[in-house]
Amino acid sequence: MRYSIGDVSRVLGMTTSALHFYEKEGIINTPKEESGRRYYEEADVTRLFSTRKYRAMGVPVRDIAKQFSDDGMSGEEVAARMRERRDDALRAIRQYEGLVRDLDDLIETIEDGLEHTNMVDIRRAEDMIMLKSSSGSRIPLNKSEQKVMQQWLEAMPAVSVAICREETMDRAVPALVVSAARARELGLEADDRMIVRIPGGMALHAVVTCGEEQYETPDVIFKPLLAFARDHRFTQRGTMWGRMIVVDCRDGRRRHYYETYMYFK
Amino acid sequence: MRYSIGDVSRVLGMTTSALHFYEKEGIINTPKEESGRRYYEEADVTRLFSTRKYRAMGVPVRDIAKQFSDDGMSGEEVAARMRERRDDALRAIRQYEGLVRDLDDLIETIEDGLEHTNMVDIRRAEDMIMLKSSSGSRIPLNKSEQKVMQQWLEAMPAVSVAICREETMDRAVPALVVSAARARELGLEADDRMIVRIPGGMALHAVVTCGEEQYETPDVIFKPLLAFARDHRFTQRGTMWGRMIVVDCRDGRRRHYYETYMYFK
DNA sequence: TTGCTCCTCACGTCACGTGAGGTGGC
DNA sequence: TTGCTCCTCACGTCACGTGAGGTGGC
Repeated sequence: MRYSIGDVSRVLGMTTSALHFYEKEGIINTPKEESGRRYYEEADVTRLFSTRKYRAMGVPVRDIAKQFSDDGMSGEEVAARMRERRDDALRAIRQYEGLVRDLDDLIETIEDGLEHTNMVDIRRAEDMIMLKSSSGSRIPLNKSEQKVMQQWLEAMPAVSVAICREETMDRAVPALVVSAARARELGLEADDRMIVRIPGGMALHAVVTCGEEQYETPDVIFKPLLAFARDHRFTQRGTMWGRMIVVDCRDGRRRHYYETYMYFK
Repeated sequence: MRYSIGDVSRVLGMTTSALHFYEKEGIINTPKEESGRRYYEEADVTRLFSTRKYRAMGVPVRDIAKQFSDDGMSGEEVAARMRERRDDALRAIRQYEGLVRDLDDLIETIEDGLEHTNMVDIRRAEDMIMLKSSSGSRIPLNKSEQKVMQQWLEAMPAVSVAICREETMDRAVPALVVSAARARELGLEADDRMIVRIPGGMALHAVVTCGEEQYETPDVIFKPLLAFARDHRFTQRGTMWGRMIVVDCRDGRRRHYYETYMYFK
């Protein structure tokens, strides 16, 4: 049996140019008729089916071509390749599972926060870890600090852009936050000078909004918590912090939403 | 604070040209100094950190630029986008989980098969479903059959390239196989004329090898089972079938490995 | 003064899909 | 004879990375 490129492409669910491409890459080598038309035989079709199988596993076309070439791979080598693909797939699953958990957390915080902006409540916070540069700026100028921060950014969205103010400091500084549990899973570490550990506990909590003024005076995000604390006689304990959860960009005015926490005595 | 492109790129873990690209795409709009050099401010850095977060969720750069533009997205819209990403991630997890199971099955079959080629044993087979074209060829010429076969091929590697010979037929024909359980999960269906259901049960089983002759005489893959059946007085029952598990392409001689099954009375 | 950083193109990647413009087969 | 299929380029996609070749700042 000889099949036209149209029939083969329809069965494979690809355009004819995909088959041209496979030919160019050496997956198949279809002799053309005098008319210039290609006809595919059983062996070609089987090869194309196998190609689809390995593509579904994520093997690059060039590797498939090599595998099927006259100096191709042994059965054992193919099995080894499959095991690698299996391990890649497992890694991808773990990656996506982390992403789903991080997104669930973020989405819940955002939806709750959009509805209850500027309302202070009291809730239990998790153990957190913050990363800040020794220079107190978003971008460290020291190369080893840059490297650590890069690793933290790779763990987004588990890691959030944050602002923190330690009890002993008179000014808030930019930072990154991540829950201590997630940091452990992700293997996030750093020098003790860059890190602030914030043990969980009961805390004043609010989602607040601010504009561009946060860059000049990052303390602005703590205003509602501080006002509430003053009115109701709460005294700050430990590090006060907030993480950016979303930015609203409608109508050209940028509203940044921060989820903020203040522990009290 | 103003940061150089080098510092920013090191913290982000990207090259400077990635930042040029983001600028071109409208993510940031960095005014250049008279010297022609870019300097990034806190707001730019925060925007770039957020960009990294949305990229980690799989949002395309162009969409991030739109989201952050002056006529950008509201907080609710961003939350809705995140929910979509979450659902995409869940779908990806299910996809990869299926792939891992299919690969585990394949790898085990291949490793066992490579070691015990041509040795007949008796084992319990699962319920299977085979798909064959009404014309008895690899590629149906009927368009609706082509569409069904395309859907099956999309389910690779759960679906395997196969050869089957029904009890009532005098010749083996090309087909595709999938376990009945997997077919249900994947939603694989077809017309009854295209499908052969093979209930599981005790069967003669062997992994056999063959070369290009399989395309002329596909029955060749059943030889070892038939010889064993004759010698030991087993009588065929139902549909005999085999699935291609791997092809060994060393030294230009192509050896196809088929796992074959024959049910008996 | 010397590296070092930065600048602007241009091209490559990966696996195809989408035309354009033309010819031959059923 | 008329569509229909097929042919061969060429270009687009997506998110950058990698030079080349040159200039200005510390």
